[in-house]
Amino acid sequence: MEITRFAPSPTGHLHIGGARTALFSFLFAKANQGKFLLRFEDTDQERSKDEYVDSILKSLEWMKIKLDDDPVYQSKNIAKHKELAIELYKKGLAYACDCSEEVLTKMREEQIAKKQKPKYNGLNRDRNIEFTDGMVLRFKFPIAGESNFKDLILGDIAINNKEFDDFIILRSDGTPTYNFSAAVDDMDMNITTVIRGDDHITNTLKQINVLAALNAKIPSYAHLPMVLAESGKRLSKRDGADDILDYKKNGYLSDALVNYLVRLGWSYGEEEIFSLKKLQEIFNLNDVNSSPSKYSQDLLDWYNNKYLNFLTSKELIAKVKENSGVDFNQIDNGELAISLLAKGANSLNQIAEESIYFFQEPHIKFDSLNIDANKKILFSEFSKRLREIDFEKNEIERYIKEFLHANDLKFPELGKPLRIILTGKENAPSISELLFILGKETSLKRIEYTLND
RNA sequence: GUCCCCUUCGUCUAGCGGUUAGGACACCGGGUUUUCAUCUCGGCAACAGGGGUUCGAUCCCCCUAGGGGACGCCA
Repeated sequence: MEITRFAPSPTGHLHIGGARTALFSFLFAKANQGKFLLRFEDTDQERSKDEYVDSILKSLEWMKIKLDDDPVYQSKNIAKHKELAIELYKKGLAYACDCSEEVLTKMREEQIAKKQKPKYNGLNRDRNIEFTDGMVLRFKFPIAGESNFKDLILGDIAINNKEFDDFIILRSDGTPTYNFSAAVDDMDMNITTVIRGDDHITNTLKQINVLAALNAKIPSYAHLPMVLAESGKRLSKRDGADDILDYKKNGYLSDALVNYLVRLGWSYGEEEIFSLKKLQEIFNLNDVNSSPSKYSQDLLDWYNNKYLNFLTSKELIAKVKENSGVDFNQIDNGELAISLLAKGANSLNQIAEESIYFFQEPHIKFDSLNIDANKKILFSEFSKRLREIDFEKNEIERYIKEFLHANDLKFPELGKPLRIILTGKENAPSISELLFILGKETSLKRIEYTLND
């Protein structure tokens, strides 16, 4: 059975890149009837925060990415990892090193000055120093040959072993380092396929060697090309690396975000719309593109608009209320009103913002309309007879046409100012729809307010 | 600097040796809506460059260029 995992370090919120990694990992597991697990790599005591653990958990939950088991907290395995590191040392697969930070820094500076790749030079590799507290343990990385693996997305990847150094697996404070812990935990969790960003490629080669030293089964690996910011640069706080929960707050639908995210790198013929359910059936790593992609706000907005309009009016009302507190149930014809606004909206918030005139009197003064004062008579004539008609959509429309004709008016002459009177805006649904939704009483009240000004 | 990955319209992508190089977003026009949006019809727009291999290269190989990434007692 396939077992995948998402292994974020809780040193920040979940952002677009991480969310996509989690999604692909989840979908791959589900499409193979496997399990999806979560592991918090929280061994950096300084930077790991409970608050981020919470927000990552909430983000995944919002995206409907379900875990098949409780999350694993790597910090709880520290003692075990240390034990294993020492075991490697006892077997001669790791060695003790007492190089001070100064020595290391100097070594690195000299290498950089000589335009070489900075790495530990193996000074203590064969000295058989006895390991005591305060020393680090380094992994004896194979010197000859190359390390390689077959990436599920990128294909064969091989790097000459001389590119690597004997990296530290146990710090001088006795805690294990990332490349050791991650490998051990993947082994312990029986991970079959590791799916992560391609910035981990060199880590993968390191971890494969650790796993080999541990006599463990090597999982399959799939490295996802990065998601770049719209600028083409790395995703940063400034562009794109927002907290996923901000998308929720800003009125995005998780289904839309998921659909957008999955299309960042993955495709399925010429289809663009996928439900999470469908994705769990058809997702395949073979269909993942090997080149990096850029975040596009436009595309995300397009998806959100689509998904907004997949919802029924009742669902929309509930979502808008939950999101911004605006309750379309409080107005007459709320369902009609919200479905009209949703057509052009990119987010729940936009619907709420756009809707104020359904909830508040716009209080438009006649002078602000910038039209001839003698038009007042026309508008009062219009409202006088509006009072008498049957307030039903076809009837309203019929009446407007008739009125225009009788007064030899073009629509904009009436429509433009009227729309402002009714909504305070130049752009809004059609006049007849507005009148209908607002109802006779409110419509007349607004017109009269302006005329009596 | 060394090593690794990547390169099809502006963007997301299809393509898997022979295609008028397809779709979507964005953009630009027409129609509908006598507003905006929606809807609808149409348009613009790409194989980074150079060498091979081949009867034939977007597709396979090499080089160059460009972009991204990795080189911590962070993860």
